[in-house]
Amino acid sequence: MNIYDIAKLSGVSIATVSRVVNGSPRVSEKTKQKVLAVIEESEYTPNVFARGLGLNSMKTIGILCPDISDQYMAEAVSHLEKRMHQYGYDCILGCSGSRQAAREHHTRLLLSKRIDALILVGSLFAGSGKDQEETEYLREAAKQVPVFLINGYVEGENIYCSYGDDCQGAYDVTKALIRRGKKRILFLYDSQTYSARQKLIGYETALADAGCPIRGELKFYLRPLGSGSMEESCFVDSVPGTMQGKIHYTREMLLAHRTLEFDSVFACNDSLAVGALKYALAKGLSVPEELSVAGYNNSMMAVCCEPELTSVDNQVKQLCNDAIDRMLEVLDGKTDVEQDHKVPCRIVKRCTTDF
Amino acid sequence: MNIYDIAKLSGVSIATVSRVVNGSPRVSEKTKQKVLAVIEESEYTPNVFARGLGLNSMKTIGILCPDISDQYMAEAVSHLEKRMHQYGYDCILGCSGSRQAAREHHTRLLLSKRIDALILVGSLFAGSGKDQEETEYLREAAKQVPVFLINGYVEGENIYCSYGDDCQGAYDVTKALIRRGKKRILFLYDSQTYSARQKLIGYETALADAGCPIRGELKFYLRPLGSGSMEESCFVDSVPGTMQGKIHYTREMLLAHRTLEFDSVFACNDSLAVGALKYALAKGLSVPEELSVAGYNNSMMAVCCEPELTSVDNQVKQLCNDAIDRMLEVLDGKTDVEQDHKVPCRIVKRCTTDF
DNA sequence: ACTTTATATGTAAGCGCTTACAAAATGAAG
DNA sequence: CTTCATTTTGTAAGCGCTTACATATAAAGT
Repeated sequence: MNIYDIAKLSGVSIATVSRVVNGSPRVSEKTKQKVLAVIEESEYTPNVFARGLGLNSMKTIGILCPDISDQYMAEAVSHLEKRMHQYGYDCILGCSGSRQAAREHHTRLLLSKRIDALILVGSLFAGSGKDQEETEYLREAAKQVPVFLINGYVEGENIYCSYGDDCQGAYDVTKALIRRGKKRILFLYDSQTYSARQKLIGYETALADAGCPIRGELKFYLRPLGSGSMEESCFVDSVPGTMQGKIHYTREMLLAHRTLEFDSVFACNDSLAVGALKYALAKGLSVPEELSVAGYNNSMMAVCCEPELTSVDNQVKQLCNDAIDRMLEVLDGKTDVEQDHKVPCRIVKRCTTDF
Repeated sequence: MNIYDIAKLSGVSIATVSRVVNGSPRVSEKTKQKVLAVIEESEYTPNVFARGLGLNSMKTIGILCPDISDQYMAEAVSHLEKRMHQYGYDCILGCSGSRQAAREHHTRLLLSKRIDALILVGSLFAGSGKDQEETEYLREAAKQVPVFLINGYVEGENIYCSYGDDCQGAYDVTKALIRRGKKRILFLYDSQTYSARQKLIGYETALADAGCPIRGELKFYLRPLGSGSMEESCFVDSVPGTMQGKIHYTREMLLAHRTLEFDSVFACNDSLAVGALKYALAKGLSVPEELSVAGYNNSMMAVCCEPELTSVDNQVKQLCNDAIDRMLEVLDGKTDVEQDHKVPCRIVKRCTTDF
């Protein structure tokens, strides 16, 4: 069933059918009803390709994220998909892993499908001098379609960012810990993303503001497990895989550093925090009395563990909503849309801290 | 930049360019290199629409799942996407929620984009007499593209299923519990899916085989929270939302039924199991001695909680791989592809059981 | 050198749709 | 009953690509 069949059946030209389908006002009510009836009856659906050829839009957006099996990103993608669907858009998903090359490749592929916009989820960009080249391809992509970052930050024409104020989140937690008399707060991190750097800044600022010394040995870096080889992990079958690994690895590393002293932990994500909790259990430390722990992202892990984890909520849903609102404006041809949007994070107090 | 430009720049016809792009063998090595060089230099990407018009394929598959923020499905989708990407396919994601109407709508939309195949993740189909109509639309969809179910089961032309043997998984766990002297095993479930029914069968068979009585009061149903209104949950902001709810709700319900006696729990998913763990904690029951608990899906929750949860691994990755292998065969035009594939589940022993 | 056969390239006809433009129908005004 | 303005419909030219078929070129056999 194509437009010609419909035209023939309803005794009009294909142009008229096309007008009806696209809701053009230049059709008489009578013919419109006639054509509509035929369409209904014959279950005709316009061919996207042909349509796309003409309009060059497919009402589809691309979503790119390093790993959809990560809770945080799943939450974001889930939300994005639902909302966009309400506006009649479909989403093509690309999980690029953390490798830059893979990400570029994915981006190119998505663009080749003529998506109307591109959303990147997750704090993609590592620190260090490589920032430059890592973001360059994004600017390139932004020449073709508007690009939206959820919890990432890149400046550029046609690039729009929504991100949680992780600096403030980390600041608040650190300050609260200090106020409860904690002297040695361990900063636990496993990546060098923009977001992680912001957290470090918040942490250090809080210490400085309180007149506490900033100790290098308390910045504890945990090499991300299996990172970079994420693409090959397809055939590995230990299911909670990386997550399980992260938690246990964190515990082991903390146990291994016997001389390191700390009375509290600020972890850049909940897996690390749960790892710290497991460490406390192994050492027989009471939580939160002997060791306070705070995580980040307020993921479901926070309510699974025991005691339940205090965590910072970075408000993904709001970030997504912001991005979408602005995307609709941009796709609508509106100019001077705000490019930069920061939303405050808030602490969700549970049982691993005494504030 | 279109195919004409490339043709002009490399001094050949568009047909030759097309052949190069599509890897046809009927091009001499020399011209191929020449064209490839031009393509590389000019960053040409074929227009999907035009291509689709000719081939009527977009090298894209549709993935439909009730909720991507659910760990199990996220794992599946993540894996599917990675693998399909290796074969040059992109994935359009649809999260339909659990409402039948929404699912149908999504399916229709995906089909209108001329996907090459449709994958449904998750045990979609509820029990009861509604099965019939609920699966009918799938058979309808299967007339247009091959349909693959991951952990779901529907018979029909052009429908291919891969599912874990949840009956056997439940049987094994139940048997192991019985063997450790457990007399009253609580069967905890929160949905009526095909998979849940299989688990119940496994549970009852194990009891029967061991000569234990099957007690109706030990089949404990927990109304799924917020189900059906999943679409509206977009604007709700309590982040671990449903998950947090599930866990606490389970604990509360168990606490509320003070007269119900049981010495062990078999939960149909890990959230319920963690809820049972929280219940044990609230009651001061030692785990696994006074209360043994086993979950299902071996999700990351299993390693977050304390003590760590024994859970059944339903082998999602393998299910996905099976589905994909068969999909590639089907798309390749192969006939008599196996439609039905069941893979055994295995117990991952941790600390909440003493077997 | 002259067929015969295999290989490489080009030509042109769609694929199903949109839309500018032309043509026809309708209606109002003279 | 014209005439002109207005509304409705049709015609046809693409959109960028694939591919059957025709043609040209090269390789091999005699």
